[in-house]
Amino acid sequence: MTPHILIIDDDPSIRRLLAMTLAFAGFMTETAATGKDGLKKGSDKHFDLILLDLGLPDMSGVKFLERYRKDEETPVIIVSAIHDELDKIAALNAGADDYVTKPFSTDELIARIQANLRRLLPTSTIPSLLVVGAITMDISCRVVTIDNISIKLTPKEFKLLRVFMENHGKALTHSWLLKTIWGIGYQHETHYLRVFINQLRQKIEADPTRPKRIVTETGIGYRFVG
Amino acid sequence: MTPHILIIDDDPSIRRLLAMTLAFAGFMTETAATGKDGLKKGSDKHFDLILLDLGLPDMSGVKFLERYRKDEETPVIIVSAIHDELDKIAALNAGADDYVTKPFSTDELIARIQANLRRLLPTSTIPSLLVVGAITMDISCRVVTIDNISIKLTPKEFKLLRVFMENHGKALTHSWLLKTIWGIGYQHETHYLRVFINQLRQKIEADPTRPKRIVTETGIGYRFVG
DNA sequence: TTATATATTGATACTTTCCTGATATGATCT
DNA sequence: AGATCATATCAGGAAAGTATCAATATATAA
Repeated sequence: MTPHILIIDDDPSIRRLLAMTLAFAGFMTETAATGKDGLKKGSDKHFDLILLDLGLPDMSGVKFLERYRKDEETPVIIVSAIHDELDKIAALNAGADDYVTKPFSTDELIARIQANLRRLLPTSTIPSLLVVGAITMDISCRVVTIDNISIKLTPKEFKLLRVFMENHGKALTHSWLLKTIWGIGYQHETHYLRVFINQLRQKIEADPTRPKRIVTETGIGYRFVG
Repeated sequence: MTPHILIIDDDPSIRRLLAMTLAFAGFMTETAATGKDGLKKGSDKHFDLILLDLGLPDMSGVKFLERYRKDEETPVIIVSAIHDELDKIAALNAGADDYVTKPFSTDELIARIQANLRRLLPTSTIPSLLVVGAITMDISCRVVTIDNISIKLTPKEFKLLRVFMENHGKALTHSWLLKTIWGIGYQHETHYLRVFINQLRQKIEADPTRPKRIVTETGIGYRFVG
């Protein structure tokens, strides 16, 4: 079953380029030139993923996400120009799943799309057993293993790793992580995060100085990869 | 005997949808539009399971669970929208048993409900002889042996060890242990637990100052390992 | 009833986890 | 390249959580 992707971009040439690239990669695509049009198309019919350009003439990315996410949980990948840095972070905080920065290679775009499509498949259930790569987390037993060797985590470390595993492959912003683990009001305590990320890396990375599992997205946050 | 399910959701159309779906799947249902109403209906009559929508107008999911769990241990499944991430985690921490994220397939919802109902079924199948490692407990004779040497336990100690043995390998939270052994309303008397854990350790650990069987999970509770 | 076992409190020492600040390293932009 | 900002790391201390002993209260049995 071919995934359906909605492309929202006001620039006709980019729209065409994206549509062709994705069609060539085996996706079905549809396009919209404005946020309003995108919302309409998105509500008429189900898409498996949305590519959203920031800097639409009629609507900010955050506005779009707020309206759209009212009733859908389709992954949204932000396509941003380099100077949209701020908007990009706002959009990620508002629930966007990932981003690519213009100019991007088509390979990278397709890889991101596939990663985000995959993430949606198995879940929406609470597997009492989370598995990402060699790491296993049994939530009800509170046991974490790496290559079948169990490791000891403090409560905060456990919470952090759990959130990472439930959202692996996705770029998570500082403020979202802080809000999720420490609670509302801690969005700006990025230092907490740094310390705990460091502690987690000591425990789950083969070489903590060269992290392969929790990778940092400078200026954005972190991403857990499998 | 058909299971009775209480649906708490403020959106009338979702309420109707859920009620019909579940009725069709063979459950008896009742609905409530507010947290307050849900608490009332839940205390008037016994339900086998509760479907709780986050984002009720009058009460947070955590508030509901705190109040409800004072006197009931009916399983609660959270129904959450994707942007309720924070509330969802808070609700799970507050004792919810599971969650489904909107939009969900009805098949999945029913599967989750059945899984959670099953968990609660009769304990008639529990064997009367528990064996974990070198420790043996004959429940009907009330005899506990370590390496075939019988030891003497007080009633509370026996109950505690029994619960540990029935759930060995799993981290058990303070509040769950207190609720299970002392009863509802004792969730916060962690001191009781400490005293009895200490006493049990004196009796079953080779070196009570360096416990190998009942290990403490700081900030969480205890785990019995085999 | 008294004697005995068990359960609940209380007081205090101890351990772990978390937070915080200082400093080092690394990334990004002209 | 140097300047600036972001991230990593370490270690000391605050806060939270835990162990343990002992005293009192309550229940149970002879």
